[in-house]
Amino acid sequence: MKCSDCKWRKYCLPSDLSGPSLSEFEHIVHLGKKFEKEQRIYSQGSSFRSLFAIQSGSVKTQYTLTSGYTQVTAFYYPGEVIGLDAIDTDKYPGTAIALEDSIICEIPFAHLEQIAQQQPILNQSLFKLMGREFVRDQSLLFLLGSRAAEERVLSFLSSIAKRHTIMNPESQQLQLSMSRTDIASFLGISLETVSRELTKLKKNGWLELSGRNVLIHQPANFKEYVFQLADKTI
Amino acid sequence: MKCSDCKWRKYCLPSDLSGPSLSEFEHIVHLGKKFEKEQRIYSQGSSFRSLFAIQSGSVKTQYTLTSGYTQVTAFYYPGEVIGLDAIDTDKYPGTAIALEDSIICEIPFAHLEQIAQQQPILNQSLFKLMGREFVRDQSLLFLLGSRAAEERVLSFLSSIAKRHTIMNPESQQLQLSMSRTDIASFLGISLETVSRELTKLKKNGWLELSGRNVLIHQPANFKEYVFQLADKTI
DNA sequence: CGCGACGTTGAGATTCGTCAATGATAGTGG
DNA sequence: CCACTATCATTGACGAATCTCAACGTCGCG
Repeated sequence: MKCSDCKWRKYCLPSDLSGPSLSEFEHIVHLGKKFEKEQRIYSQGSSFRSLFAIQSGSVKTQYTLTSGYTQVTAFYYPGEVIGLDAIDTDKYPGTAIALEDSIICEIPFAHLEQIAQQQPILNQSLFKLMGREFVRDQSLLFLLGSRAAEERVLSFLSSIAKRHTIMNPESQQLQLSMSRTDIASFLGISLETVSRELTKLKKNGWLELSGRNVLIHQPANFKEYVFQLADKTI
Repeated sequence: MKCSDCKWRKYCLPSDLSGPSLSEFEHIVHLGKKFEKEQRIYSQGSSFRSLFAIQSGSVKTQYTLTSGYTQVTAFYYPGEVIGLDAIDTDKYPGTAIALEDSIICEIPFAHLEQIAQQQPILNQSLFKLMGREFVRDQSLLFLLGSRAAEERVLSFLSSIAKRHTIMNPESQQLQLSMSRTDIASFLGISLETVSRELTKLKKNGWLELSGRNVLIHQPANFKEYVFQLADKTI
C-alpha cells in the first residue's frame, strides 16, 4: 500500500507532502514490511540505517544496560515513527519489538536526508516529527516524576485509550497488546502493583477488565478523573 | 564573542561548520546575550522564535501543568542547546530559567531553517543535535523508571560531574547551581530524600559536601560505584 | 487435556514521603 | 561591617505506599 492510500498519512512523516514530492518520498520507502509478534524491527547497537513508520499493529522499544537490566521506554501505534533516537550516534540505542503481527514501513535515513534537503516541506515535517517526539518524552518525564502508582497506571490507560480512539472511533473496547510486565517496566513500578491498580479501577466501576481487554465505562468521566488526578499532558 | 572563538563550538550546533558557512551562521545568531540569575530565557506558552545555546552559566527547564504543579525536566550547561521541544507546536512547552548569571546565544529558528535548507552540513548537525536530545531524554526516562532514590541521586551527580569534567578538566571541585528543591523536582523524589542521600554518600566517604559544593573523592571508584548501581547512560 | 506462561491476590518488610523542628547561608539595610 | 531576616538545607519521627516473596488462578496453545 502506498502512502497516498494510507489511513494514517496525516499523522505520519509525509503528512504535508503531495503530488510529485509524495511520489518521490514513496519511492525511497520500503512499504508495508511484515513483522511477526515478538520479532525485532531493529536491535540495540546495530547500525542505524532507517526510521520505521508503523502502519498497523504495535511496537515496544526497550533499552538494556550492560548490567543486563532491561526497561521498556515506549509503546508505538500506527502513524508513529520509531528510530529517531539513533540519529545522533549511528547506532540504535535501543531495541524495537513488535507486540503483535504488524506492518511497518522502512524509511532509509540517508535517502530521507537527501530528499529532505531538496524539499523544504519534508525537512520541516521531519523537524516537527522530532519536536513531537520531544513533547511525548516530556509528558512521560512528567508522568514518571510523580511517584504515585495510581497516577502512572491512569496516565498509561489514558494515553492508550486516546490513541485507540483516534484509530477506532467506533469501538470503545480496547485490547492491550503488551503484557503486565511490559506495562510495569514502562511505568517503573512492579507488575503486581499494575495488576492491583487495574483491579482497583475495575472494582471502583471505572472500567471492565478481563486480561488484556479493557472497556472504559464513561470515557468522559474517566478522562476528567485522570485529568484531576494525573494529567501530565503538557 | 563569535562562534569561531567559542570554547564550546565543537559541542554546539555549528560544530561541523567552517569558513563561509560558519560566517553565515554567525550572521543570524544573536551572540552572547546576558541573563541574570533567575531570569527567564523563554516562558511556557510564548511563541517559539529561537533556539538558545548556552555559552556560560547554567539553565533549568521546567513545565507547569494547568493544575499548577511544576516540574524541572532538565539542566543545561555550556555547548547545549535549548528550545528544541518547541519546534512542533510553535509555542515553548516549558520555561527556561537561568540558574546563575549566564551568557546565552539566541538562534532564530526561521533563519536557521532557511540556511539549513541550503547547507546540508548544518541540517545534519541540527538532526544530530535533536537526536542527542532524544538520547538524553531516554536516559532520563530510564533513570526515572527505577524507583530507588539512591540511584537517582547518583545518576544525577554522575551526569553533572561528567559535564563538569569536560568543561573544567583541571578542577574536581564542583559547585551545583541548582537548589535541593530543583534536584528533587528533577529526580521525582522529595527534597528531604535528596538531602538524606547526599548526606549518606558523604558519610560513606564518597564525597565532600558543603551546601552546593561537592568534591568527589575518587572519581574512578565513584564512577564504578554508580555504574554498578545505577548506570542509566545508554 | 495438560502444560507453561501470564495474571491475580495476600502478607510482611522496606523505602520513601510528610510533617515538624533545627541549623546554615546569603542577601539586605542600617 | 554587622546584625537581621528570608531562604535554603539538614535531621528526626512517623505513617503510608509499594516492593518482594509466595501461593494460587487463568488462559491459550500444542
